[in-house]
Amino acid sequence: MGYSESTGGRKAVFNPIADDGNEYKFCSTCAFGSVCVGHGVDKIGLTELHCLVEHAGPFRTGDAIFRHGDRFSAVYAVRAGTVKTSQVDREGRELILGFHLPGELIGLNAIHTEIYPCDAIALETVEVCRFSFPALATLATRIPQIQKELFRRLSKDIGDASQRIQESTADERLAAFILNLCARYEARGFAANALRLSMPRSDIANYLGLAAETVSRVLRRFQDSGLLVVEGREVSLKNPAGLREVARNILPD
Amino acid sequence: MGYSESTGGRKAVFNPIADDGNEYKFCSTCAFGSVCVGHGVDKIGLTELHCLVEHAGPFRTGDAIFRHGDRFSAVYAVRAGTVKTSQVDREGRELILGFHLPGELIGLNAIHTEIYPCDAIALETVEVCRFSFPALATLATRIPQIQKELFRRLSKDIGDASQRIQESTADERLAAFILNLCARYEARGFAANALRLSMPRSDIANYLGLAAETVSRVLRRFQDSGLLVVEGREVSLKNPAGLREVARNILPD
DNA sequence: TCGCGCGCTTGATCGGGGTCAAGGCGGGGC
DNA sequence: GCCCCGCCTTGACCCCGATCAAGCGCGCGA
Repeated sequence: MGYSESTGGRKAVFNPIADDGNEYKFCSTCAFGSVCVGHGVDKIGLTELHCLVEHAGPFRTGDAIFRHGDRFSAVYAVRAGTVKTSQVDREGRELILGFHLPGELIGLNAIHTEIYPCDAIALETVEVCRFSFPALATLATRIPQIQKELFRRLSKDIGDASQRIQESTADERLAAFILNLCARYEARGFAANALRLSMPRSDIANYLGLAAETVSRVLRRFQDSGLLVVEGREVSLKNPAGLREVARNILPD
Repeated sequence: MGYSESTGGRKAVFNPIADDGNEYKFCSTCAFGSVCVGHGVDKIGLTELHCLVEHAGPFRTGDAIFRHGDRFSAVYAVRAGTVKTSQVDREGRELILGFHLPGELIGLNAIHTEIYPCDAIALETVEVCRFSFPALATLATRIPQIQKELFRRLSKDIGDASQRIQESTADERLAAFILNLCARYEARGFAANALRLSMPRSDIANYLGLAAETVSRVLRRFQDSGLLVVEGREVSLKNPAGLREVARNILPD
């Protein structure tokens, strides 16, 4: 069980994951990992959910999946590739809000204003599932698990967003960033302790509130102290525990 | 119409607010401002919503409404006073996540883990409404407006959280913080251009990622340049446009 | 093949704001 | 009244990381 799929040049293996006793599985059709469990499709209305889905793509590097100011009409699940979401302030500077890996949902926070609050840009070749939102919301009122999953994802995003504020030093921020990316890849069946930084250094810097030069320097320092090895955009962790120690300023437990 | 109520020493006047053509009103029973509209109670099930509510308090300064690690069982709406939410990292340092004014909802982000991820502490005498959460979620599946309002509030929190990251200089952060607080007070019927900082400088500093000394210095600089007047914890804006100019690094429109 | 440009790295300098330290101010308890 | 303690302010110093600048390597189009 578990099948593999090519994802932006990497091999992704989506295995069933057991963590709380249930048999979870990444659903390649709807990308609703923890809703689309092995409980049987009809029980939680996945047939209906799957009917809502349109597959879209591929988007090429730099293409927009949606743009700030577009009327909110759908949420998207990333199926392959990496997407960044960003805003442009009135001086024209870009502010990156997040990077989104396969299996993650984007656009959900637009419910707030009915307008997408940011751009979603492909960082490499990207495929997505599109969920028409009014239909998804209606489905959520009928299927509590889907409502709960939407709540859960929204509240998780809050945690992620507020977590970013606290890392103070450049080392802490970058260590936390790498560990976070790594954990998200791993949760989706990618090899542990190795990851691809699909975004340029300048995007990482922007996201972390640092200068690109600092990102470069810190990565070099991490490599010199044996924490990891950098080869262009590929990173392999040599001492994850040490890295975790550097990033220790993170959330309790 | 519009009634007044004493709120931690200030007079709050809750007037009906008309902004999108509907007659909105702050509902003093359920605190669900934009759900509890003048559309008539039965239409959106507010009788049921009101049945879920327990009033609680008063909490005294320093009291906890809930604590990190408590099992998630309810969300709370602040009715009077100011609440801060914070986490404690493993080195024992406090990290403040937000300040919550009357009419705002806290605890909703606990859905994510079923455990409150933070402490909620009264900064002055505080009263709250308590909504048993399983019941509220069930109600949300039956009443789409309530589901939508919960989505809306969650996604708004994301916006607020990610907004905090971007202000870079101390001046920008503090200006944005003051304008934000002021707008939230004003939206609830308090006098415009005046606000009370119910939290100590050290809490503001913590929240903004600054030192308390810096908060002090920047406030003084703002006062010296005629932007506002500080008297202890009371602040009155003298030049809101100028302050907005200082904080211009905020979201597009 | 060469040249160009972009992304990345490394070095040198500078400034915003943290930290340490020393008062002021005000309120509550006795 | 007094003192005490917590909050706030102001000053002096210094460090982290931004900025400026230069050079490197690689991919791509002509």
